[in-house]
Amino acid sequence: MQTERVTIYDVAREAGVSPSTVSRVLSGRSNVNALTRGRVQAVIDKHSFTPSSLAQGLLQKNTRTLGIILPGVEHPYYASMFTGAHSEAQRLGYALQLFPIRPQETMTKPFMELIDKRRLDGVILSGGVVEAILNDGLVSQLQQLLRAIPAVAVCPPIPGLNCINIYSDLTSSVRQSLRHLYTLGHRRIAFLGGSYESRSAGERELGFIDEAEHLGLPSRYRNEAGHSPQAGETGVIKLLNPLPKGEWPTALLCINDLVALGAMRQLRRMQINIPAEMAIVGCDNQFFSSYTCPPLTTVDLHPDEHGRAAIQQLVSSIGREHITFSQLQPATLIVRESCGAALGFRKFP
Amino acid sequence: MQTERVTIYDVAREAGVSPSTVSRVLSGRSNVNALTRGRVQAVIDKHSFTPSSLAQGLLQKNTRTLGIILPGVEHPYYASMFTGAHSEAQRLGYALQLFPIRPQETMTKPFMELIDKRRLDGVILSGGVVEAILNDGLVSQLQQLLRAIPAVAVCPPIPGLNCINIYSDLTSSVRQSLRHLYTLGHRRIAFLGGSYESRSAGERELGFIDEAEHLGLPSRYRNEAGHSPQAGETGVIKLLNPLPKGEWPTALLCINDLVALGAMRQLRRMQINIPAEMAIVGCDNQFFSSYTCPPLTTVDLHPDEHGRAAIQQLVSSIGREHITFSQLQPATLIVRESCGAALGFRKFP
DNA sequence: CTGTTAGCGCATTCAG
DNA sequence: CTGAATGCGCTAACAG
Repeated sequence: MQTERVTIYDVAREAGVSPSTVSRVLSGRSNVNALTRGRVQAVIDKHSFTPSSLAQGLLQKNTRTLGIILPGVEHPYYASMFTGAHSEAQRLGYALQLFPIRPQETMTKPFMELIDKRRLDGVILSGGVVEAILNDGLVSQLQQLLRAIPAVAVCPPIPGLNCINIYSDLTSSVRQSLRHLYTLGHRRIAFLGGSYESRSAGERELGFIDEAEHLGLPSRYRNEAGHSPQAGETGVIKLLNPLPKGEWPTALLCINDLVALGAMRQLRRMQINIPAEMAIVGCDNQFFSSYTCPPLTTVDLHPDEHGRAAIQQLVSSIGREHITFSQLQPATLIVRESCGAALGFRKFP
Repeated sequence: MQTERVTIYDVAREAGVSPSTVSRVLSGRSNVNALTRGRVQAVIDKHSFTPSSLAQGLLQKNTRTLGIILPGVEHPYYASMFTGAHSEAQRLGYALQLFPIRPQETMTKPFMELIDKRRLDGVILSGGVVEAILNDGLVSQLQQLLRAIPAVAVCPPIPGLNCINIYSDLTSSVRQSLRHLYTLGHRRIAFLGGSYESRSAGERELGFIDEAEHLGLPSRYRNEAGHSPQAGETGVIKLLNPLPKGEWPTALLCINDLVALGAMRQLRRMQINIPAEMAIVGCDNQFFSSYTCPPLTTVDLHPDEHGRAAIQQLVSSIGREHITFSQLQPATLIVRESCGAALGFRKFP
């Protein structure tokens, strides 16, 4: 099968010109006699001929294909980022190839080989890979890869890894959430979710501690439960159970909407009213978060913008010399009902 | 930048052999003297040399890259399908390239060009493209593409488009949901969501009507509201408002979990208790559906399996002559709390 | 077992 | 303005 492809030679012969002329017509970069061009174009159209990007790439040493290394697209956060990156890449005439990698995988090597083999023009790194680096000391290996191929990391800068970094202002995200709760009268606020291995989680938690102390609040209410709804459920239990009811936090700052979802379910089980008895704020503004009961106050990190920005930086760094800088992306607090903003300032015991 | 790539010639020279010997070592398909092999392998490892897939592809007329045309990966259903397809493709040594296309887009042509240009080895079609076909009469155009490239469509067979079809047994899905509700005593059941333009929606709706009549139930409670949570909200209003309360349906069969989510929110606003006063069943078993209040009874269509199966069929059809058949994938009802199964059979007025 | 030759499809010199 | 020649990196024939 695979019907024989029409080549530039076939077109040339049929149009009675040389292959180079056809090439010129295709690229439009050189002058061609109008009549000749018309004849050639007609043949091109007739067969709807498209030059093989393989042959082109072989010659021009590029593939017009970019890679993006992610934990996958099932998590809506990464799906958004991928979508943003993909549409921007497409707009700039590049294809985008996904390389999913699970956090526990140490398989950086095979991926690097693949990237090398497929001769990608550039790579975006985010999530799992970047987390994995710290665990496995692969920094130097990756740094080596970066010498051969332009890369943009969508994460905070990593010591020893010099590349362009684009990342959310997670500190600001936490700060905004915390202040929002503070303004509503909350003085015992807990941080729920994350894990010690996770860089991004760590940054949020640090931001939480920092800002809590800044506001004169206790920062001891914390539980690194994980990142899933289940983590939210167990986290609430672990957080509240050891405490006498009078010392319970009055608000939960969840590391993401998934954790918030689980936390809300557990609170419902425990007959604790949201937001009257417990305020909740999530993070990520996932599509379902406006449909929880009550609708969840959260923070939009704009992952699609990150993807877009990363591609832009990546593409503009192709063919140029290696540079390295950081770009901090803003986060937006989205107030809905889970914190009781409508109730205004309240005094908690 | 882009440090000069090591080529097979460089390796050959350094190892003191000919390029073809290096090639043989690389492919392992031919016998090479153990000593020579060792020497060559050492040089390969030293530079961690990987042959360019571009040059390989040019010669062998394949790219070991597959394409998948989808509405995008932000919808969890397609994210799952993509993930399943991707991991299976990877397992079989193929890369998978996503071509997102929005439903309203008539841009089949540019995509076909791209697919042609990039010389993909095969393509999977699903969602938007397939819907678009019916609207735009692009069947013949696509059919032509199929002559040049193997394809698998993840959707019910389309008249005039001969290819392998893999699709959910939506009729069975609706039937299972309906029977479940029937068994619980519901006799006035509404179908909520979908749209006239959508093939898959149509199939479900037809299945609903068919099975309702089969059970001796009225099939007139229907509202083609769309596929989003908002659609669920407005759909409920449009469905219930015109009816006197005594004639209200007692159960809502939603076209997907998103619509169910919206419907639940609207029912909550209307102070209608789920499941006591109104049962709800969704479809897709999205991750959030076990976290709604109450947890949503739904149907798992196993989109990841569809993706996997599609890739398998696609790969095994590469290089073989064009065949066309259909493969129906089973659907699984997942009973949770939104239909009141725990309440057992009840008699509704 | 190994080396030589040729060509995949194209764009880019360099001549004319 | 156009054509002929060359080579991108690799593998498959064909010799040796």
